[in-house]
Amino acid sequence: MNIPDPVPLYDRIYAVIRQIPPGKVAAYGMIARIVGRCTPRMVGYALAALRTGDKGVPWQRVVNSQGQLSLRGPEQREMLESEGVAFDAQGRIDLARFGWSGPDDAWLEAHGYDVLWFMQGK
DNA sequence: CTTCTGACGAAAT
DNA sequence: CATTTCGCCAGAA
Repeated sequence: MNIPDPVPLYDRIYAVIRQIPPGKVAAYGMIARIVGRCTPRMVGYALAALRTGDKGVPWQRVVNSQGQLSLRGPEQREMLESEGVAFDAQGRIDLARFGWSGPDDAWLEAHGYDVLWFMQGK
């Protein structure tokens, strides 16, 4: 189970990204897993379709699975550093330290997710 | 209606 | 470590 269809996929993706707290980052694949019926690629598409500042989506907190930034690199890095996220010598983020662990139970419940289902991974 | 084109990721080779 | 393959949304032309 996950969010039912009246809500467009992109909006569901944005809703999840808005849950990432300042100072944390999440990988595309993780967003996709939380959203459900979604692939990492779709998350990239959704963000590409976004304009800076649109819908209050903190796009800078979405990085690839290796903790690296993509296209808007410099600007994104600056925004993250001002939130307290650190980069190593190779420009990567230590996901063990700054990786987001997912939305809290209250949010999942409020959006119609089965928390147990989410914890189990699928 | 069709075609094109993007902020990705995991597994196989 | 480098490449390839597939997954299959949404807006513009």
